[in-house]
Amino acid sequence: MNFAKLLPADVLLAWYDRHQRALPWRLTPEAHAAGDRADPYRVWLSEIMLQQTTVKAVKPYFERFVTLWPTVESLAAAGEEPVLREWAGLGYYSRARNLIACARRVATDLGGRFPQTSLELQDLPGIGPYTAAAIAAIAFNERAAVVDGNIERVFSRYFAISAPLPQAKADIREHVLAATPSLRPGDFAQALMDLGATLCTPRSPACALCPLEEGCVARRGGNPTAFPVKAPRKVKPVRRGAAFIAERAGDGAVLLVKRPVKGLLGGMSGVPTTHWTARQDGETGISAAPLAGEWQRAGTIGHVFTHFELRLDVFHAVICSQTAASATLDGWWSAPRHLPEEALPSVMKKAISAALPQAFAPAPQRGNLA
DNA sequence: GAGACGTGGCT
DNA sequence: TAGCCAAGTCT
Repeated sequence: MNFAKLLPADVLLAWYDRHQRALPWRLTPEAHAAGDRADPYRVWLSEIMLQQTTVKAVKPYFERFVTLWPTVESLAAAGEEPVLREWAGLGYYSRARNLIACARRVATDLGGRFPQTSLELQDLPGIGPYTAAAIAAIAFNERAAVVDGNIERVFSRYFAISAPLPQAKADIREHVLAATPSLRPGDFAQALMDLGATLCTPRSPACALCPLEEGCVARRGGNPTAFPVKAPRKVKPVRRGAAFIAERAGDGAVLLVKRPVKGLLGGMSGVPTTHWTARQDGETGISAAPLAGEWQRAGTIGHVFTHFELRLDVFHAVICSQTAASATLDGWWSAPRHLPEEALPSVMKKAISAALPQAFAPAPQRGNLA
């Protein structure tokens, strides 16, 4: 493809040298100047965590992971459970399972070294076109076309691309490849992402501060927020279900089960629930309770997933230790002080909290509460 | 290609 | 507030 115009990498890189964000997975400018190279493990880990996830949400998780598992070998040697527990709350849990699979493949099959090309990286579990290009560019200096949501937005505005996403992806990718410099491809990608995150934002872009303002076609046209054009999104269906908080008499332990590896919240822990279906009737679902007991309604929680909205009726029962001990269970009883450490997705914590408000209450502060 | 797949923050 | 949105991947 032949482009009459390129997005100017030199201008963007000059801006990046002044305004880049300091991020835990990023080399400091001083370290970079001293000749340090980015650690492929940290680049990979951060890129997996950042898939569809905000920088703010990722930061504490990233810090915790690199503290617990500073190398790909240490992560590969970790059990699945501790990794899922640490991932709990970050969402998109298949990422955590792929993370483990990828670490083990790198540690065992590849001698602990990540492949250095985007082509090979993309063969690893959890690494798609974006992540492969990002790792190759940032860690291995490959002139790879890195295209994420930020970069799609920046380019669709800069060139006023009127075709809607995702159809425009191929066109955008060509523009990105053409503009990517051989010298600092990783910095170029990160500069675009910083620009998209801080100036060329979805809602109210700060065009007056943008280093690319001069050549930006959308800016010239006066309506940068008209780009990127996207297909209208579909309405979220509502599903309903019931969740059962079984509390063991005596110690207050809660019955947990491990969810099937495939599907929603796959491989994570949770309380027993009915299936989540589209049924709208007032049926309680108590008949699906995992144990005999005096089940009481503890409320209804709402939770919004990417593709549906859930309304979950929460039931609570105190189970006498006799029943708790004798019943056939495929789960386990988790004592109150262990509950916060379980691999519980947010929706499960929300359900448990509806019945047991103190379950995940923040640790009491020292000193007096006003 | 389109749908499944989480969560929390921001406007 | 109710959407909209975030450094996507897998099937």
